[in-house]
Amino acid sequence: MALEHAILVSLMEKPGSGYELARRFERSIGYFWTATHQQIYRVLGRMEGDGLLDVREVPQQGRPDKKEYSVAAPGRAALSAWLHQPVEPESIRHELAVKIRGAAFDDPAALISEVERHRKAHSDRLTRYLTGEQRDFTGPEAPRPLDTGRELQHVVLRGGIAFERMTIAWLDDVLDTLHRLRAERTGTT
Amino acid sequence: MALEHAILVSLMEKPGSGYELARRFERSIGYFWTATHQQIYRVLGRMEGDGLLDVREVPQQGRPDKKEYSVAAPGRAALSAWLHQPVEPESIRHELAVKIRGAAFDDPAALISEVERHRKAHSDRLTRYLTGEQRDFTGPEAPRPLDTGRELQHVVLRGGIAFERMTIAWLDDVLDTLHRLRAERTGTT
DNA sequence: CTTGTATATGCAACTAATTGCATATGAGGA
DNA sequence: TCCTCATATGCAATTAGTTGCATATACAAG
Repeated sequence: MALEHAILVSLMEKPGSGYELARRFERSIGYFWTATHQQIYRVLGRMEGDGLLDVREVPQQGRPDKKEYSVAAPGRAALSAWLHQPVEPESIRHELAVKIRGAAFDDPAALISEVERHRKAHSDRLTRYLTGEQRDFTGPEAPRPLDTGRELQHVVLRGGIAFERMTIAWLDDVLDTLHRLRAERTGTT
Repeated sequence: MALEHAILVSLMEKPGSGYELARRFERSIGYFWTATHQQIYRVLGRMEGDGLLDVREVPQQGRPDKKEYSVAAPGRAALSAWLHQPVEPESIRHELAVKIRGAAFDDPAALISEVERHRKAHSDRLTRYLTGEQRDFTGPEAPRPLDTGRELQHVVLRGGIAFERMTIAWLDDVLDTLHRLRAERTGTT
């Protein structure tokens, strides 16, 4: 299961609670893997039971106590084993693309606002990524030589940025196409 | 469930058997949605039971008979309803990206061959897409005006092409980064 | 006449993920 | 006092998806 490995990587970078992990899955880890808090708590429980993780109860002031998880030795071994074994190049699943092809059997122009909504969501995400890159990887915060972890985090973030830029450009192509089809249709009826 | 909708779209474009659908999910529909034949047969059975699809036994020569599915009126209604309701902009799940960040806790250079393997898979897929585009959307095969279905299929294919090109460029960035980190490391130890 | 390949369909068991609740602490504001 | 928000954790039910296996037709190659 890939969620296990994503959790191992995140906890190797920094120990944290289920709640904190859930927030990371909305931010940096979320560039390439998503999970809800329910799923995270369940998997954390199983991983702890399997001895992959250590837990520590951490009392807090002004907020409920938390359980801080960190990677135990067997967890590090499991991560290493996974890193050395190949994974299949994955195909994407993109529901909006299914809709676009399906629009041929309905009113394609009705899809315009939906595509615009998606474009805005991706544009917002791009802005967030670029802000994060500016903050964490430029100027005095730029990774020093040999800071492998930071360099690898940066190249993954660049992947997220490239993905969002590509998606925005494609959605513009989709919008042009939908507008053109609408013009052709109204021009001939 | 999105697989249901992908099946509806595919069968609206052209009726077919479970086997044929499975092959389409390795090809054109596979640009944006994947499914195994087991899953497809199960969902086809359920959809038929729900009255969304019609079946027809088709005897064949030289090969086993097949069941040809086509979209029934309630299926067209279900597709239309789905098209008119918003879907959430999705986040990607990219296992290789998890590995790249995880490589910080192992030997990053060991990942080079894995990344190269992925690069080749994406490069092969790009070639297939471009060949298909050449075959189906240029010259005498170019969609005539008002051929909405073909135009929308093409814009989705362009999305697949853009995705593969972006991914290849990013994997080159990853490879550069891994080579640079290896050089830094050997240069200082 | 056996083996392999392509076509064709499916069940069973399991794992992963989503959806809908449910609960509790403590701060700040109406 | 009550309401909301952010923090914090979780169960139960359901749906979706994967993996392993099983079966059958028919042609072609050896």
